[in-house]
Amino acid sequence: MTRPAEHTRNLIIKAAVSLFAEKGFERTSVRDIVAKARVNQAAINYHFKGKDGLYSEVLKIAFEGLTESSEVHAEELKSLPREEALRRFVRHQLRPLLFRDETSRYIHMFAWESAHPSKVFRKFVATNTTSYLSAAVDIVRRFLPPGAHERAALCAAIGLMGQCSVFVRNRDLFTQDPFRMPIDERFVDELADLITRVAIGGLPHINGAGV
Amino acid sequence: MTRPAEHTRNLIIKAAVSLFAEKGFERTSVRDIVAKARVNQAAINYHFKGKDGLYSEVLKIAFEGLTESSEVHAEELKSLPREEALRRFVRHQLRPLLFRDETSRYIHMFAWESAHPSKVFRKFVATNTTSYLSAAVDIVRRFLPPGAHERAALCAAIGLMGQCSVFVRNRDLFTQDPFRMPIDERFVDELADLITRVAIGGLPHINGAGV
DNA sequence: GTGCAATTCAAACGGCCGTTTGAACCGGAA
DNA sequence: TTCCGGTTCAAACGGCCGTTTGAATTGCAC
Repeated sequence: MTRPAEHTRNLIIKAAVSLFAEKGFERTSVRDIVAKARVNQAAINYHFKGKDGLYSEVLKIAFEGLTESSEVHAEELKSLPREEALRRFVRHQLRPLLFRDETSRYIHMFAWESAHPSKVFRKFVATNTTSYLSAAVDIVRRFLPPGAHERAALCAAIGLMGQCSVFVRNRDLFTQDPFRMPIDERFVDELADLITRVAIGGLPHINGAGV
Repeated sequence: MTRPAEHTRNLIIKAAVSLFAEKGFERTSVRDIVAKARVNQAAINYHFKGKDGLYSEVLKIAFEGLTESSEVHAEELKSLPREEALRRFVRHQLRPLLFRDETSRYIHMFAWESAHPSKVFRKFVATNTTSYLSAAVDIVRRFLPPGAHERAALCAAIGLMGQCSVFVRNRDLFTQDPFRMPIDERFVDELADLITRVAIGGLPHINGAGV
């Protein structure tokens, strides 16, 4: 693979990450992507074997980018007090509310997937043994009573992620009329505090017998 | 408006509710609807002035059907102990996991909207002063400390709805391979119990100063 | 410079989408 | 029976979608 080819690949991936994060996979067209990347229409099929192939590649990059992120590195979180670990994790999930950097885009993409997983994403999680939910499950479990079922930890983790992603996905909606939330740094801090406090106060009371 | 015309209208609405609940608004085509309703392609535009008009009508029906529902009538919930009211509300939001009746379809439709609100829905909530979140806010507020900000109640309610809707939307996904949750009556009872316990234990610890 | 493979490009393809068209059909009033 | 507004119908429209095509261009080995 020569240099100019990689250049085009990178242009496409960069534009795709931006658009997939902003609108989700289904609502992003290949024409949107090639226009933003300033490349030819056929380039996506040539380099990635189609829109699905591109998204698969982007998901891989996003997953690696997030798991290798220093901010919520799994090992680092384990060494922290569980309350602090949870707070950092929630704050990290809410990051796209404030910043538009690459990490935020990756999180935003997964927030779309948590709303309605695409076929490509489902195949992706089926392939990768390490679920993108693992970090949430690990943190949640530290708050559950000893006898809690593994499935209870999974459900609680899904609920925790769901609470964060609904704000990330609908950010613009919540700034508008019926809600009028001023989404600035102070607000996000307090929102993260709210979600964290509910989890800290509530998770220990889960009845571990079933679920 | 004559009889046969109303007959066609009702066929369309019934089919539309079923499909909008199953797949959401965007992923449901007018060809899907007219095929299920066994009416002509142009009938939707004739009777409802287009797909958006039909959805607007369906949203109105769903909203009225839910607010008038005896199971979570706002007044009834207020007369119950707050823990019992919350448990019933959560159980109600999870109803589509078990039953495929009309009420479940309405809830499922709003679960799709909570993932990514359509233009029609945003106009709908802007018009109706009584938000579909009101019930959740009312219940959540009973658990918050006295000084809690109104916006904190709204955020907590959004989080509560988000936890329920993520399971409703992705029901089929969670039954499959990486998760393998057996979604039967017992599971839903325990899931509702989990969500309820977390809320009961956590909501009182929200810091009301901000958010 | 020549040859060849990799890459880019404009154009078109087939398919699904929501909507429109204009004729056909229907039932009840005149 | 004639007429006419309300309703149904098959067909087509224009638009966006992901993908394919085949020729033109590029960059490197020889």
